[in-house]
Amino acid sequence: MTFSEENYLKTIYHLTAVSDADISTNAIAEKMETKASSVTDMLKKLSEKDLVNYVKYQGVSLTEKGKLAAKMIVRKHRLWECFLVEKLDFSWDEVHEIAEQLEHIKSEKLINKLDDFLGNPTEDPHGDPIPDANGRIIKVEKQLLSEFEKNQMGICVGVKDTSSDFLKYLDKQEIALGSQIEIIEKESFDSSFRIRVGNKEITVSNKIASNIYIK
Amino acid sequence: MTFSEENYLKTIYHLTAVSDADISTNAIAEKMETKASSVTDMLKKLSEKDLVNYVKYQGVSLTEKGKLAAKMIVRKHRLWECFLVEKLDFSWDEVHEIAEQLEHIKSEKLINKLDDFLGNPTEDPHGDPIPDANGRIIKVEKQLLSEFEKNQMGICVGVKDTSSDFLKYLDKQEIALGSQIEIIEKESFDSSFRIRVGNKEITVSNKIASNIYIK
DNA sequence: TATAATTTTTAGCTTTGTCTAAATTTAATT
DNA sequence: AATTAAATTTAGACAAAGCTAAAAATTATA
Ligand SMILES: [Mn+2]
Ligand SMILES: [Mn+2]
Ligand SMILES: [Mn+2]
Ligand SMILES: [Mn+2]
Repeated sequence: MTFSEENYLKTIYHLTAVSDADISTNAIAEKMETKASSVTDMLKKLSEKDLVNYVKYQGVSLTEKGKLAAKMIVRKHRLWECFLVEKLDFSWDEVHEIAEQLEHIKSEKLINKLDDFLGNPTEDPHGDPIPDANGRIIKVEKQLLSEFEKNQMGICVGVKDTSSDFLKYLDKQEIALGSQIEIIEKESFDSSFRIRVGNKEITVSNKIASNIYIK
Repeated sequence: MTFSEENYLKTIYHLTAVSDADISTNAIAEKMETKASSVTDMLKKLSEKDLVNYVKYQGVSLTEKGKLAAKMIVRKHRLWECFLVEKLDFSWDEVHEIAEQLEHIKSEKLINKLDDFLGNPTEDPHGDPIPDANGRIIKVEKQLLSEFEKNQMGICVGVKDTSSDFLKYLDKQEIALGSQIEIIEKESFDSSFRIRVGNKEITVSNKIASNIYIK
């Protein structure tokens, strides 16, 4: 499997996680910052290899084979992110780009040894679950901070937006995985939140609150 | 720089280490298991980018820029090999193939952090020197076992042939980096050697002896 | 339901890196 | 020096993955 094929599978996998229905050509093109015509070409190829169910004009979904392949790429991506943060001391906003490269390294033995070396983590530095060697995922139920009400409390267990900009913002506000967050006030006018993180009180917009997972 | 360009530079670098003179198109083709015509095409491109000095029909050499680029790839290759052996417990005959992939990961920060994580090793699992971040190499003088005479002694510090087959043979004979080797007898008829490794006496052919470095 | 807008696919072109076969240059031998 | 052999380059083709522009299908709207 080429890097490109792997990237398409991964994108379809991620899009499936949110929408459930068949994925459109345009949705893939947008996410991958490529053109719809390029996507069509690739979908034909992936379909030929039985990695996706593709019907002209009707969108695409992963076959079981394609789904497992996608999970293995996600597994590698997230394990490498753990390695970078826990062993090499990278911060969580620096690792995604490098993991985008490392996820394409081909060696089952390598990834399984890496998994052991890291102590078989179940989540990556952004709180996303790591599929095991068989593709199994332990799902942790988590809610967005934006869905919380006044006086509720929880622990930050993940982020929805994993962009470097957003993660750096969280660093600045001293919000990290494990941080305890308490909703002090919810402003009805703009749905912003007044929250306590540790011993500090800060105000975050609804957009921010919609990208932090709490449990 | 593409993977392919990097592989060509690396190959020219390695061929230069043994021959000194300009490298021929065919020599590159043979080492890379590709065709001479493909090599010619690539040499033109690398020349265009000032990575090699190339004169039609006259062979090729690395420019300073090309040499540094090649060294950085070798640095990555050998550091990853260290990682695989020392941290992930791979044996020295398994790591080359995986390092061939990992050497193309692009991130200076990553490789320098990896270097630190490993304790800034100066040699890889096969006894080959690791260039530092500036491309500097600490050369250790070493001789081939085949050049030794009766009653001489030394420590195994490297191997010339790093093929999996040869390394497995050495494992079987319990010869590893650091092993003390003593020449008991040199057979003049076939230039084979009777040697002592640890407390065992074994006979090795001249071909074997010509691939083990001693100091 | 007919028309317009949007989405998707097709057709044709480009770049990268490879190949084979033919032409050219260099090296080796009479 | 002329001829043969070997090495190297050129010419032309191909597959992968991308693009633009045009055609076709689907969906939305009047
Ligand atoms: Mn990531
Ligand atoms: Mn992540
Ligand atoms: Mn190697
Ligand atoms: Mn090595």
